[in-house]
Amino acid sequence: MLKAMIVETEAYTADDPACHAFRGLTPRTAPLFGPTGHFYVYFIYGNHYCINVVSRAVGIKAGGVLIRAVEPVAGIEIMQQLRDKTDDITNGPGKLTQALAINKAHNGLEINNNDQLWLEAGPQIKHKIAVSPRIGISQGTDKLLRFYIKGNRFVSR
DNA sequence: GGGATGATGCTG
DNA sequence: AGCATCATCCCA
Repeated sequence: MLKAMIVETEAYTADDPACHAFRGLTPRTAPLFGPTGHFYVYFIYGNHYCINVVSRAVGIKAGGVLIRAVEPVAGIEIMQQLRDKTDDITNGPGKLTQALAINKAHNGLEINNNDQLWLEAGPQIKHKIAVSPRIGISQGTDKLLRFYIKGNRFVSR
């Protein structure tokens, strides 16, 4: 059983040019337009999977939250095997999906209605949540929509 | 059918 | 700083 705590996220909304849903509904982005509380997993750069939680405010037609980094909690050795290294195994969106064996098979699943991948409430966060521009995008770079636990060493660099 | 691009990560 | 690598999308 692999278990990890989310320590870094980014928000993407339908009116945001950096969001996959910005250019409208396509087969790939369909989950972003669907009901909230589902996973949106996509393949990028010919190598990596990234995972989002479909999540948006009332009245917003599509959007999600990208999970950018997690802190390993249980099954760390398995994660290291999946990553084929011991350090820096979950501090990035493509790294954490590899460490947690997340792939296209999880796309569209409900976040709490299957035995493959789900979310649980975490511990009370005692650290401050820091805010910054998002990483790796070419548009919408001015928006402060990246959130991470300040001081947590598993946050991406 | 072809070309451009990408919410990245590894190597040098 | 460069590049691997391919699914997806837009245009022709």
